[in-house]
Amino acid sequence: MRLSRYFLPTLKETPAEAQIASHRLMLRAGMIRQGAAGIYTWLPIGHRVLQKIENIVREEQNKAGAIELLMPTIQSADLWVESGRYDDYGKEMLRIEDRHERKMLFGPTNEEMITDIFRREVKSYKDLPLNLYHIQWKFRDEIRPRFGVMRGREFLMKDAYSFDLDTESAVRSYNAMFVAYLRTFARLGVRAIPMRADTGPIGGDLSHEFIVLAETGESEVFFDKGFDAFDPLAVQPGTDEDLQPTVDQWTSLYAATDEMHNPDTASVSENDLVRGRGIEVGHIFLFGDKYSKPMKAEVQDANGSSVPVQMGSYGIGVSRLAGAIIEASHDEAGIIWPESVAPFKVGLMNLTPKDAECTTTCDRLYSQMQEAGVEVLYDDRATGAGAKFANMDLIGLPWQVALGSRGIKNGVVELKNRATGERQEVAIDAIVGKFTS
RNA sequence: CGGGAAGUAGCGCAGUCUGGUAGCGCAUCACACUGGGGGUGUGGGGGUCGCAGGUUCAAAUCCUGUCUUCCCGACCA
Repeated sequence: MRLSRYFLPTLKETPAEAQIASHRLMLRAGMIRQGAAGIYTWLPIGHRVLQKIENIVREEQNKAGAIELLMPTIQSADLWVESGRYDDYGKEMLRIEDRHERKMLFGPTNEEMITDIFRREVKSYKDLPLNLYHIQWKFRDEIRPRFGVMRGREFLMKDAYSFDLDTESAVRSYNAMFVAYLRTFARLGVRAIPMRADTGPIGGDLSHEFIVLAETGESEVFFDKGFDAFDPLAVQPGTDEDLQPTVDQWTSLYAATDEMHNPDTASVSENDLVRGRGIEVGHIFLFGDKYSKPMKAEVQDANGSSVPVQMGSYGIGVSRLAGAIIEASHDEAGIIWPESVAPFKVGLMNLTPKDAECTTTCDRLYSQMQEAGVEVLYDDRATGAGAKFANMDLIGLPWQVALGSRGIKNGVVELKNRATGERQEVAIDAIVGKFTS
C-alpha cells in the first residue's frame, strides 16, 4: 500500500479524552475514532489489526474442533424471557422496539439464541459433542465505558458454546477450549495466564479467566513464578487426544485475580508469588444444564430417555485484545506490533523523494515486495525524513526499511527492527529476500 | 448510580474571575527553500465559543436549564 494513497490519519498530539497508553496510541496511530462513549469506528489500519486477531482466533477454534456460524446482533426478547435473564440483565442490556412494538434487544451475549438453535435441530446424543461459535459484535450498555476499546459498549467477541451428553464429555470440550486459548494468545504475541475465576451470574462449577499481563491492567493479579517455564506454543491442539495432562499442568500452579486471591489460603510460597496487573481477554465456563434445563435443550441418550445437555461457553474479547496487545507492547514512540497481528509487516520509507534514482529504487523494492507477498506499507509521501521515521515508529510495524540518497550511494538500505531498535545495513538487492525466506 | 472535571477551528490550548469586533501552537492550502529522526520562511482558508432560555445597550465571559465527554469509586463472561 502506498501511504500517499492510503487513509491513515495520524495525530501528533493526543486527544484530551484518551488517558491510557493503548487508547492514546490507537487514536494517534489512526486506528480508531470515537463515535460515542464506548463506540468506535475502526479505521483501515485498525481494521486490519482486528481482522488479523480475528483470523488467529478463528484458526485455533477450528483446530480445536469448533464450528463457525454467525448469529445476528439483534435478538428477540422472547428467548430471554424464557431463560429468565430478560429481567435479570438490567440496564446493561440495550432494549429496543421494532415498528410493530415488538420487544427486541441488541445482543450482549448469545447463550439463549444458540440454545434455541441447538434444541430445534439436535435430538440425538449421536450428534454430540458439538461446539458452535461465532465472531460477532456485542453491545453492553456499561455504566462507565472507558479505556478506549478495552471497555467499550460495542465490542467484537468470539463466543463458542459446547454441548455434551454428560459431564465427563463436557470437561473434554472445556479442556479443548482451554488449550486453544493458550495457543491463541501465544500466537497473538501476548502472555496470558489462566486464572480460576468466579463463575458469577453465568453460574456453574468450572471457570477460568485468561489474563494478559500488562502494567496498566485493570485488575491486580497474583501468580506463581513457575509460569515462566511454561511454553504455550508447545501445547498441541486436538479434540480426540486427552488434553487433561496439559490442563492439569497449567492449573497446577497458583494464579488468581484480586477478588479470588486470599493470601492466607493461597497455595504458593511468598517467594514464588508474583504480583502484577492484567487485562482479562478470555473467559471460559462450564455451566452444565443452567440454560438447557429451563429451555429444554435435550437429546435422547442411548436408552432413549431425554436428558438436558451439558453446556459450556467460551469468550474471547477480540476488539479488547487490540488494546491489550498495545498495553503489553509499546514504548514512548508508539506501538510495537507482534508480527502476527501487525497491520503491515514492513514499512518502506523513501527518505529523499526528490532524488529520482532513490524514488525509482524504492518503487522497485515496493513492487518486488508486493509480488513476493510481503505486506508492505510504502511511505512515498513528499514529507521530510524525520516525519516518516516518527510516523513509522508510531504505527509500530515490525520492520522498517529506509532508503535515501546516502543509501543509494552505498548500495544499501537501513533495516530497523521496531521491537529491539536494532539497525543494520543490507544490500539493496538483498532486502526483499530478508522478508521472503 | 455517588463524587470530581471539561466542552472555544481537524487536534492541543489561552481568553471567562473583571461583559465591549474570537486568539495562539500544530495540522491544512499556495509558493519558495529543505530533505537521514515530526525542518525553514512568506502568504491564505477555517470557529453563530456544545445546545436552549434569561439578564444587559452589548454575552465565549454573568444566571438557569439541558446534552455530551473524561476521571475516581461502585459495577463488570
